Amino acid sequence: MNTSDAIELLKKKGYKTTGKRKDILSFFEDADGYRTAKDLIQHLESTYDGISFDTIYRNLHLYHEVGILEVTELNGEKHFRMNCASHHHHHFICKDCGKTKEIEVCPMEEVRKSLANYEIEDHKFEIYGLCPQCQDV
Amino acid sequence: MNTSDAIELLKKKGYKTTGKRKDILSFFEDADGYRTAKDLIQHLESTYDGISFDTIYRNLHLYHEVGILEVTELNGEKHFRMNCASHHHHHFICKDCGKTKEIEVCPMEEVRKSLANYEIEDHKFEIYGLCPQCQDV
DNA sequence: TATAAAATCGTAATCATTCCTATTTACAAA
DNA sequence: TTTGTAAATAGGAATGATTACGATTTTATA
Repeated sequence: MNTSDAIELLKKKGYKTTGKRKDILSFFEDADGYRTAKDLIQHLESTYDGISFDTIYRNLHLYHEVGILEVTELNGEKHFRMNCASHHHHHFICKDCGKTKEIEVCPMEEVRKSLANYEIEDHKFEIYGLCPQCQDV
Repeated sequence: MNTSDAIELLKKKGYKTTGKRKDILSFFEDADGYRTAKDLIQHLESTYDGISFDTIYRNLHLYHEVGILEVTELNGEKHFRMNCASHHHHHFICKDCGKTKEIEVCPMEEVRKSLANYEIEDHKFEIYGLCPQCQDV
C-alpha cells in the first residue's frame, strides 16, 4: 500500500481528501516501519500548528479500519505502519528505530490442527530485537 | 509455577511475605489464564478495603521480574498469568474469558536463519479467538 | 456559489499506570 | 520476646496515551 493507493481507496469509500490526510499517509509511506501517534504529531506540528489529537487519532483509526495501516501494541503504546499485506507474512521489529523486516514463516497451518473446537479469530507473530543498523551505537 | 513455589522463590530472593502477596498469587493460580490489574483489584477489594494501586502494580511488576508471572498487552491493557514456562511454548488466548491453551509449535528455529545480522531479543506468538466454552453465548 | 456532510479545533475527560511521602509491617538479631 | 530497620503499604496526586464532544471550518457536489 502506498499513499496514492490509499487516497484512491478513501475516495472510493466516500471519505474526503484533506491536506492533513495526505500528509499522514506520506509520513507512513516514508517511515518504512512502525510509528506512534506521538511520532506522527511531532511530524505534523511543523506544518500544522495546533493540530488536534482528535484529527490524529480519528485518522489513525480510520486508516486501520479500512486496511491502510496495521497496528501493534508495544510498551503501552499503539504503533502503526503501512499495511503491506499483499501476501500473508509477519515482521521482525527493531526496538530502536521501528523498522521492520518481513518474515515469511507462518506456523498457523500446523497450529490449527491442535485447536479443533476453538474459534480462531486472529494471531500475532512478531520478533523483536535490533536491526543491523541499530546494533553499533 | 504455583503459589507455594512462588512464595519459596520470593523468600529465597529476600522479599517479605504478606497476606496480600499470598492472595495475589492464589488469585493467579486459580485464574488459569490472563487477568488484568483491574481484575485483581476487584478480587482483592472484598478482603482488603482500600488497597492501594501501588501495592497492586508493584507486586505485578515484581512477580513479572522474578518470573512468577507472564505478561501480554491486549486492548491497551496489560494482562498477566502464572508463568508456565517449564518448557518453551506459546498460547491460544480466549478473548472472552482470558483462558489459555498451550501451543507447542514454535517457528523460531526456522526464522533465525532468515535473520542473520539481526539481534533477536524476544518473540511473541499468540493466537486469539474463542475457546469452546465461550462460543455459545 | 450554496449546501450538507464530513473534518477539524480546542479542550476537557477518561483510563491505565506511575510516582511520592508518611505510616505500618515483617522479620532478623539481640 | 522485644526491638531496630528495611521493606511494604496507604492514600492520593501526577502522568501519558487515548477518547469525547460542542463549536467551527472545510470539502465535495448539485
